[in-house]
Formats: sequence, structure tokens, C-alpha cells
Amino acid sequence: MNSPLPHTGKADGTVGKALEVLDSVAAFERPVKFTELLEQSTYPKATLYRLLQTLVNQNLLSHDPETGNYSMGLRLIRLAHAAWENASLAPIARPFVEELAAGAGESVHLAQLDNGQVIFVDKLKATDRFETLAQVGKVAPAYCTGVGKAMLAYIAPKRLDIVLQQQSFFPYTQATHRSAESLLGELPTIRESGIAFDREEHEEGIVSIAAPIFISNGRVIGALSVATSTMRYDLDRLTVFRDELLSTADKIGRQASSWHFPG
Amino acid sequence: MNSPLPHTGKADGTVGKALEVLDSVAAFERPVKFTELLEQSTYPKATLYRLLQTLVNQNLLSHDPETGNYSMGLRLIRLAHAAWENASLAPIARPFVEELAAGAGESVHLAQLDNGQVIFVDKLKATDRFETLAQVGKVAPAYCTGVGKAMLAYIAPKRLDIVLQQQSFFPYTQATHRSAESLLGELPTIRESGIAFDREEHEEGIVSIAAPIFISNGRVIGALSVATSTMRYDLDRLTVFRDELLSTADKIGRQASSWHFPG
DNA sequence: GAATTCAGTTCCAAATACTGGAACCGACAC
DNA sequence: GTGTCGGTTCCAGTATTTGGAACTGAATTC
Repeated sequence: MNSPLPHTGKADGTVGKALEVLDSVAAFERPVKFTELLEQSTYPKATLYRLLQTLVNQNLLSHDPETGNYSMGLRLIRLAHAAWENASLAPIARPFVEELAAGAGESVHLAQLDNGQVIFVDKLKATDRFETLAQVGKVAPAYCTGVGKAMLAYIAPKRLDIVLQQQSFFPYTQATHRSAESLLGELPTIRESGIAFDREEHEEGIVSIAAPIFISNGRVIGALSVATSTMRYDLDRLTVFRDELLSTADKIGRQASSWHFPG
Repeated sequence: MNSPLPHTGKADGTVGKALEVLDSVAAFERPVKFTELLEQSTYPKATLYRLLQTLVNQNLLSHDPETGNYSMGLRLIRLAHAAWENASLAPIARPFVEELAAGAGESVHLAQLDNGQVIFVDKLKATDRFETLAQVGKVAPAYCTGVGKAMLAYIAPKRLDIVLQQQSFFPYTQATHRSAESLLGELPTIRESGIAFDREEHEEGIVSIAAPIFISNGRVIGALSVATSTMRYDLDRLTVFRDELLSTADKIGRQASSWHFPG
């Protein structure tokens, strides 16, 4: 479906290896056979086999004996529910996000940074009745999304260095930043205005206006954006959302602080 | 928040142990300190410490150095997205579920069986605009929910034995089955009608009518229910949903079969 | 302000689990 | 019947994990 996945660094211990395999199953985005995994893997047959077996035992993968296919396991969904409920910004932010979405009449995205990637923890679209949750958990690159850049503009310099390493700078569109330098050039502007734009950098025809969310000690913990299509709003007109967006981001930050949000 | 969690059997290898720890963090449903985990754990201090460290490295947990709290990691959400997208029934069933929800004007739940527990992979409520996804990933006992019993009625006898072991038979309400025998007594009735009822067995005031979903080889892969409150429908009147429910379950099953759904 | 706790972290030799080459198995094809 | 190709199992060598005990540093008591 899409391009180069920046891959996690060190695989410490067996657990790391198992997760690496789990990721590689996830990357296929469909049920996958042993052999397919094998040729894609650095591990020898026997090792991979045992790793898969462990994952299946643990219900992190499921294995259909009839077809020999491996697919993702339901235990992940259970675990993620716990993560979403009490470690993501989403439940705290929910009411504010709803309000913003209703007012704006466009999609609102709530994102956090995970390992140099943007991960969407909530998405709401005022119009569609049902659309939503197919999207939660989706990831996107940080360097070419509004929410991503909004967060990068404010993270600690040493963390920024690490995160920059993890960016692929794959040129999704004409407007995509192609290098760390190019991206770094934009960050001061973002800091000045407190707002980041996605100028069709990730997907042709999609633009967004994003704001960072801060916790009381000054750290960024997430970002919020209003995204829309160039069919309905051009870039300049996106600023109509600016004030609402900033005030919502602020409210979420306050709420998170009073909840002792981890970060 | 609720009662006894039936706990996974064997912890094979390091991966199993790590996941056990991960589960125990999840069970707290809030950020948790090292010590709290320690007293709850069977592992010695040093071991638990290293296990936690590994999980944090792997982004399955996050650790706030200021407060010393551990909480669930965002990587789980990313992984779960993959699981939800291509290993759960939800994306396949979505359109049918929407239709049913719209027609019924009540909540529709789509569930699968994981390790003897019911896990909700989708929930829709026709009325609320936003409610939904806080619920996806939630688990419930199989022995006292409509969807759970609908599935139990059709799984292979040897698998049923295992699953029965995993039930706690905790008496949530007056109507809850208190033993395997009691539960087994109901299953033939379910098989005759192709429909299972939740008669306020899990929660006072909540009732549901549920139907199993079969794949072409005859195996149950999930269940679908319409749930409502006794304020609006009493048990008998729930049967108004029967035909729609059965036909939707059937459509989902067909669709899943043609997609070579794992199971 | 020295003495005592206590949470959290590090050490290290012993115990254990993981590794991967090679051999094996069963199904299908030729 | 023989060959090939997924997939699974064996087993000795090796790398990881283990956990008692000792350490650190911050907070609490005396």
C-alpha cells in the first residue's frame, strides 16, 4: 500500500526478535505464508519457525492450519484497547475534539509521536455518521504531515536528532520535504506561528492546519489538526480554523496536565 | 472496574513472560509504579525490572522517568490497527453492520472469541454521532453475553471444553449462569433457534439478541448482536430484530468466506 | 546532620532457553 | 517410484536470562 517503513533500531533479546517478526507479518497487510516470511526475514528457517510458534501460542498471531496462513492475533486488539484507554490522549481529548469537529465541519485528527512516526489516536469527521475507527492506529511519517511537523517543531533538540534519523524523506508529492535540512528550515516558522500546515506534502489534494498540544511542563505530547481537501478549502482559507484549533489544543493540554498525563 | 480475569495458561519462554507483565500493567487500567507491579508479580525484583525495561525499549510500555510510572505503549495501537484491519471480521462486516444498525436504531455489536473471552471488534450505535470506538477491543465473558453464547453453541466440542475451563462463572446478576452445567443446558436451545439471548445476564437492564456468523466450512467465526435496554424493549419484543439479524449474520459469513477469512 | 528506610538499579556466576545446520516428514508432481 | 518443495523436529553449542545480593540516592526519622 505504501512505501519504506523506517525500522525500529535494536532488537534486544528474544522479545525484540519476536516483535520484529510480528511487525513483518503486520507489514504484509494480509494473511501470509511461512515461506513468504522466510524470504523476507534474516532468520534461519528453524528460528523463524519457533518465533512464529511462540507468537501464535501467545495469540499475537493466529495461524490457520488449513491454509497455513499467519495473520495478526486478536490479543493485540485487546491490549490496544487498554493502551488507547489509558495511555493515549484520545479519551481525555474526546469531548474537545468532538466540539471542534462539529464546529469545523471537517475531519479532525489527533496524533501522537511514536518512534519517529505519527500515530493517529483519534479521527473524527463531522459529516459521516460511521466512518471513523478504521483510521485509529494508522501511522504516517512525521516529516510530511501537519501534525508531525507541529510536534517536531517543539521536541527537545536531542530527541529531534534521533527522530530525524528515522525519517525516510520519501517524496510522496512535489511539495514533500526531501531532506532533514529542508524540514529543519520550516520549523522556526512553525514555532513563530504556533501552527503547522500540510501543503499537500503527504497526499495530493489533502491539506491541513495543525497545532501542537503541550502539557504543563512545556513538553509536546501530541498534535491536533483540521484536514480537508483542496476541493473545498485552499491553503489560505484554512486559517479560518486557526483560532478554534489553537484554543482546542490548549484546552486539551490543560486537561491532560490536570490528569497527570504520562507523556 | 470489574472482576476476575481468567488468566492465560502457560507462559512459554521470555516472550510469554514479557507479555504476562504487559497484561498485568494493562490490568491496572492506569499508570502504575514499579512496586505495585512487583507485589502483584511472581517474579523477583531484578527479573521484573529487566522485563519492564525490555517492554519499554520495545515501545510496548512507556515509562515516565519523572513519576516512575509505567503505562501502555503506543506501539500496541499501531499493531492493533493492523490486526483490526486484516485479521478481524470488522472491515468485512462494516457495511452490513451499518445497515443493521441504521435499520434497528439500536446498538449493534460484532464480536469474536479470543482465548475463551468475547472481544468486541466493532460496535455501532445508530443514534449517537460519535460514541463508538471507545468500545472496540473491549472484552467480556463468553458465558454471560449474547454473542458469547451464540459462539459457544457452535464451536467444536473439544474446544468448548477448553473454553469452559476459562470461564469464571462470576455471578454478575441474578440471571447469570453460575456453572458450566447451567450454561451447557442452554446451548441446545440456542442451536435449535439459531439465536441466543442475553437476559440481563451480564448487566442489569441490558438485554440482547445475538446470532452466530459462520464461514463456508461450517465453523463459527464470530457473532453479531442487537443490544438494548429493558427500558425500551423487553425480552420478547427483541425478536423483532430476529430476521434482520440472521440475514445480516448470513451475509457477513458469505462475504468472509469469499474473502478466505482465516478463522 | 547522621542514621535508617525504601524504591529502584546494577552485578555476576549459575541455570536455562535460544540457535541454526541438518535431517526428517508428508504431499504433490512428474 | 522418484524428486521436489513446504513445513517441522532434533540436538549439541552458545548466548540469554535468571535472581540473590549488594549498591545508590533520595526521602524520613531521630
